[in-house]
Amino acid sequence: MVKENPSLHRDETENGGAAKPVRGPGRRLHGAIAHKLGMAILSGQYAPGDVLSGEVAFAEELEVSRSAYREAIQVLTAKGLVESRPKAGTRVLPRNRWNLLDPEVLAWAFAGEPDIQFVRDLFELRAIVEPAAARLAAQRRDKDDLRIMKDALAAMRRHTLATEAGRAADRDFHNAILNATRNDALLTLTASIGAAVNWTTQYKQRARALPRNPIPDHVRVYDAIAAGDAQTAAEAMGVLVDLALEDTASAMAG
Amino acid sequence: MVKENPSLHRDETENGGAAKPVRGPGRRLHGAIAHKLGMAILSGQYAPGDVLSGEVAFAEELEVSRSAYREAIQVLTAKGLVESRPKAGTRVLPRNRWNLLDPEVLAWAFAGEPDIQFVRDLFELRAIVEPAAARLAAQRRDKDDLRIMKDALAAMRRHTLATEAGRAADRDFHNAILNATRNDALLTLTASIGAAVNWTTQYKQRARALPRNPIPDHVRVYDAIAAGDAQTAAEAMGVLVDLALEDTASAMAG
DNA sequence: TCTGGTAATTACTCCGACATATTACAGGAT
DNA sequence: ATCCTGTAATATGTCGGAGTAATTACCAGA
Repeated sequence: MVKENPSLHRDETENGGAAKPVRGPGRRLHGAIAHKLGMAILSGQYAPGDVLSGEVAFAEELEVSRSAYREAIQVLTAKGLVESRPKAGTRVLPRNRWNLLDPEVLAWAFAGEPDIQFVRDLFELRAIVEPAAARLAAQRRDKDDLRIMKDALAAMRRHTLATEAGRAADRDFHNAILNATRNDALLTLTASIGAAVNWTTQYKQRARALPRNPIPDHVRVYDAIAAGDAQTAAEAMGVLVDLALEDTASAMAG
Repeated sequence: MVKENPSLHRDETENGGAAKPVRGPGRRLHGAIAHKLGMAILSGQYAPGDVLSGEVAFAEELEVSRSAYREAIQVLTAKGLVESRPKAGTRVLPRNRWNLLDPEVLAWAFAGEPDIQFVRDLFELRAIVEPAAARLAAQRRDKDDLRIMKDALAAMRRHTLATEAGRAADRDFHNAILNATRNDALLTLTASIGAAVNWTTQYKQRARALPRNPIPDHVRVYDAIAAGDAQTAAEAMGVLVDLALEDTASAMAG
């Protein structure tokens, strides 16, 4: 049987159409399938308890080999989204089994229309963790950390948050703070959430003007960390998170 | 070529030896391989940048099919531990790419001799998150939440933490608090960390006596949450985390 | 000697068929 | 009505080969 459906394959040996048939999220075939299924699950298209038809049936439906399908399922299983047992099929697990903090799961959750409640949960978590991180950073930062933060701040000023370079500088700034905490667990957590959330706001942030100039608020955080003032650093970071929340809320509402 | 080495296979059709050849962590073959490799990476046996020989060579070395090996690699890839590219082989990624908060990764990290620094990081994170969770729980709990907490508390009293039933009640208590926050992200995070950490202490906690009776401290948390006193709840929970830290520290030192 | 392009090697990627084992389900026995 | 057991369905494990992509080494030209 010769495959004619080019839906997911990358064999574009002579097609004059689009240059990149799938390629989007996962460069690999099984990655693309995992992405597709992951988004379907996160978007509620498959509810917990639902079964993803049979392995063979599904693989045929997607026009891919069972190997590719199985490897995709392994990825989803590793993230706690599904579980497959002989005879029973592959079932979507209850939501409390999902690794909601996995970067890819987060990305899938935010790919479509993200659940408002979930976004709220995420920001609540950020509001807890990031000020505490700023507090630790104020206590543990060294000269190098401060230099990196300062450079990032300067880059933010130059490019503004309307440009990609500016947003990259923003990420660098926050990352530098996280690094200064000397806590890998904290860094992993915040990096995951931050990446997903910022990516959304950036994506949805069309021509909308920012609510207010964010630079002074960032400077306040930097000054407190540089001064070693843990309490002030935490409070200033709290302001930043609130600002991001407002920003995201208005972006999602608009 | 007939496979003779029973190292990882479950074909025990007539061997009078051990009843369970691998079976330990992952019931599936690829799960067992992933567990094995995951532990090897987390324990530092493979350092970031190291390459896991070739796919075929490795699969032969483990006496498993390439499919099983590949599926195991997919799991590790999904958790950000490795990355494999054509010609280059499968390399261990730098530590900051790992999903350190993934339940399985956490389990692997704690399976061998856990890194002291990492344990410290995790407790620092707990010390940040759990009091905040208690604060939210005090504000949002309803009658059902309180009833479940009360029941768990009673069970803890009955069985004491020396028994498995008592520890299960302890987990139920903390889970009830997390549930009362109505925040899925928070719940996922704390469940992952708590499971890994508690599992270790339980495992290492041979005949050692507990430093002090933990029940009153738990009661204080419950009372504050029941009264809706957010501030007191947070402080009482802080005490609990400190207690757990001491407990773990002495267990790891001894 | 240095730079650039080209070819070959190497390893991953995907495939489909076969063998196996576990499980759900139904029908019969107690 | 409950328990047990046999059977069928289905996922898992295995295999080897064809295809593809990237790194490396080599060679030609400047």
